[in-house]
Amino acid sequence: MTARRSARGTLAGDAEEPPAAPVPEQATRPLRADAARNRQRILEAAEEVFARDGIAVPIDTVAERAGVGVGTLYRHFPTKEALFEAVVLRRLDELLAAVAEPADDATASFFAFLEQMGEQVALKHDLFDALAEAGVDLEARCAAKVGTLKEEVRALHGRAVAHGGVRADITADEVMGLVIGACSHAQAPGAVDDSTRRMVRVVCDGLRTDR
Amino acid sequence: MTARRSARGTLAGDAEEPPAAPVPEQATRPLRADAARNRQRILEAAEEVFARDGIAVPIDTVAERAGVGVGTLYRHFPTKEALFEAVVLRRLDELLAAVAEPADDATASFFAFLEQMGEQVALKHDLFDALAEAGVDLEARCAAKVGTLKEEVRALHGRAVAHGGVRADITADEVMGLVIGACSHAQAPGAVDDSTRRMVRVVCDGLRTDR
DNA sequence: TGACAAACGGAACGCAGGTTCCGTATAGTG
DNA sequence: CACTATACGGAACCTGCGTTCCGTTTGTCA
Repeated sequence: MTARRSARGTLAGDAEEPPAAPVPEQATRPLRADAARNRQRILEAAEEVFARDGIAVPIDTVAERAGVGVGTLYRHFPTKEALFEAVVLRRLDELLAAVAEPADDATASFFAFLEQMGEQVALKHDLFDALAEAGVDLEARCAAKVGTLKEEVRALHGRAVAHGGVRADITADEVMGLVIGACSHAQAPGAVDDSTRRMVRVVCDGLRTDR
Repeated sequence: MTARRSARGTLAGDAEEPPAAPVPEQATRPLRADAARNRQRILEAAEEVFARDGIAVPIDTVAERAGVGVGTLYRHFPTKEALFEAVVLRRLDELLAAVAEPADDATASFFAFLEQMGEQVALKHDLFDALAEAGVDLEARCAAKVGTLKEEVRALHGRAVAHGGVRADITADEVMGLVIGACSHAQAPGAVDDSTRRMVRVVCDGLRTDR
């Protein structure tokens, strides 16, 4: 069940890898073996469960899925939001990586990214929640990263407009809102359904100047 | 702010038989004057409050706004959902009326309706919730009316496609989903913001064959 | 292997929100 | 004006869920 996650190879089970730990912490002593294992399991379970049900899912579901008690979960993540953040930050990083992917021209880059974003948002309900700000106020670090993403989209959009392929009478925020909105009804598990894909395509077509 | 997607009616109690009391109001004895007045106040308050906050708003908020106690509210409406239904059914009727409004041709009718729908959905968060099925299972009568609406949109869309102004490679459900999705981020109180209107316009443009 | 800090699990707590209960108030009537 | 069915208000109750607490288990190290 934890399959699709490994596609990125980004973390797997080694030491701390988030670029720069949250706080400039002084000499974190290494986790005990069982603790490290559980932490990993919790993260994997959270990724699955949050993707399927969004942030609304009860924390117990994550704990159960991970095969640990809630107490253990809270030992590793001080709040539900902290766990959510841990999951979503990674998702946002993946999206940000997609921004940089090369394409034929500015317009193509723009639409390629939007499609990618649609896929991810449709597939990961937590990402939807984070971007739609449906959950309460997301943690500062999350908000910051969302801000970065918005900035990138703004740039991407700006370039595509300059290139002449995309209408200018709309903001980058609105573009994101449209794509996210089109994914509102997406089913989470498994692959992205055709319906959602079609809806994103309509949005993209609405953004084109040519066509 | 508002929970939107995660909105979840709390239906406590059991999962008993649907009494299916299709009791067509038979000679209900007239309400006492104060009761009638309160019922009216509750409905008005609910319309306001649900429009602003969607179904996620606590029932106490409605009661307070109406200037009655919760007990009174429950005397008039057996559950929160029942009250919600009472409000939304009226909204749905208004939308259905808009379907019939005359326009130049099938294509124009279609887009005029979508715009109208966008306005209403953006303005009334309860309508959004009902159409996005964010709250759990909406009452049967609500679901039925939503079904009728979908049917009408299907017809409208079919005619517009036949008329040649609208692309055919999308279903009426998806069209509705797109408009609703575009309104996801709308602020409730006051008038529809330009941003939302722009987003709906992009969706409509994406649906056009010409342009 | 024994000792102990670290980690575990899950019962218990607190709060929020829907729903019920019941003592009190009042409209309507004779 | 008295009487009663109707209606009222809001405290109390119940459930779901996030979080905390604490007695028990276990990894690690000497």
